[in-house]
Amino acid sequence: MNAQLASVKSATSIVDARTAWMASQNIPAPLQAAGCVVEMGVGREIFAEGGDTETFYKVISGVVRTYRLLSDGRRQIEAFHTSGDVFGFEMGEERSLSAEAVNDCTMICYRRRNIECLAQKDHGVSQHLFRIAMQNLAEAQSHSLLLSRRGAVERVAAFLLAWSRQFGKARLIPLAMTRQDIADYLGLTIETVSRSLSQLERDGVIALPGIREVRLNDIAALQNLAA
Amino acid sequence: MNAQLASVKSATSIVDARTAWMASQNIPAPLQAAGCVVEMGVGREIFAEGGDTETFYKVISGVVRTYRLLSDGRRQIEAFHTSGDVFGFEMGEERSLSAEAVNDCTMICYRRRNIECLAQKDHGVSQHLFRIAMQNLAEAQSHSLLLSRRGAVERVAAFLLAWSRQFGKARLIPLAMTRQDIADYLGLTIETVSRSLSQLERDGVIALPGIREVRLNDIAALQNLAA
DNA sequence: CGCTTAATTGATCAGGGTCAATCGTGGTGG
DNA sequence: CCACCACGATTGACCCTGATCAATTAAGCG
Repeated sequence: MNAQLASVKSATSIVDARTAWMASQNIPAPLQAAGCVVEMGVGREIFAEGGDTETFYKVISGVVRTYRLLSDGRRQIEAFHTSGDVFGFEMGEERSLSAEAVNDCTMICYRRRNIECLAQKDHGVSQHLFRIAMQNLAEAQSHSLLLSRRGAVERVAAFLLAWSRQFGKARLIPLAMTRQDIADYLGLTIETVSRSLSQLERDGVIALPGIREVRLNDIAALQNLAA
Repeated sequence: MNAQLASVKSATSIVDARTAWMASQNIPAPLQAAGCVVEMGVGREIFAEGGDTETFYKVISGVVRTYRLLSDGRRQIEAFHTSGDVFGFEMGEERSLSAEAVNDCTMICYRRRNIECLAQKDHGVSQHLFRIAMQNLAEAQSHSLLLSRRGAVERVAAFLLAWSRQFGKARLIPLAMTRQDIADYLGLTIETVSRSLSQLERDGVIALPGIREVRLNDIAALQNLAA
């Protein structure tokens, strides 16, 4: 499994891009130097449940899924992380989640010790970390809310709306993940997700021009469902 | 609703108790002086969704529920907070959750501004806040996990185990909350919670000596269900 | 052009929601 | 002290949504 290693680039072009990107994200200067750029191909494992918590990551491009494997074989996807999201930061010694690249993606890998050390000296850094934690908390709570929604169609509608937010006002939304991913995120089966999407299409609320594309025709109707 | 005000005590006995309690919880000295003791009777509203985020709380005794009211009238309980838990700390200006006392409880109320100001100067305080955030995050994630469990009996079993943890090795567990609370926490109906408990009792896994008491007879079986 | 994997669709079944009746417990007042 | 009431909890009957099993279609890819 680790035979296929992630590529770690240090070419100047990449480093420049990183610095520019970081500056645009209001990242404290000390943090900008602390990380290391990593690229991962589709499906690559970034870390696994039970592993050590030495590192954590920030997504630059692409999508990452964090998940648990349950004893009955099911997979519960905790979150999809996209550009700007931080994931894999935990207090304990052991990871409670695994992480994989949903598609090709670029991340910055930080060493936890280094950052904690930085945070000791620099208030900007510790504030930044705190914001990250609170952001992840808010996300986890809204995920709980998703899972507590009764209807399958409602869950799918809520998911589509949430996912579409990162594309601003665009109506034609690319889906980075498979139906199975969506199902595992929503606590449904792949068939039910498919049926819900089909029904939304029949009702004219969305269109499915491509297998990994959704067009949001009636956002009000979606919001009404997601309520 | 606010006609029944929470009592705010400043008697020396209470203050002494507070200080002793805080010392036992490894709370940084600057934080110990910053809060104010509040007591709330059963069902009292502590804060409401949409309100301002000026304050947050730490539970000393009793149980608090944080929840959202959904558009369809349902109530989603996000968490039950018990002794030592911090709740109501949010980044945004508006609260995304409401909070109520499940039973009579005592809390410390902090002013967010004061604490953020303290955190600027004192690393211990900001570290403490960070830990709190990460702890709440872990809790929210384990709640997502609970909600993604398929069977009703499995959810109830997982809930009982999680709830029992705060009582150490004790087998006779008091339930502070009603069946409705449990149902709203697990995303089930009151009837299904009741049926699940009855079934667990029939199977000899638990006993229900009182309406608000559970005896855990076969913890291994529970763990097996919760898996 | 097959081969493989993902997605859709259909048919059937079971778990949990819903509605309704009953039970139990605790509190109040006669 | 007991009768009564109110509220929470339990139990039963029925139905509906989503899981399951199975077949078909569509989409990459060598």
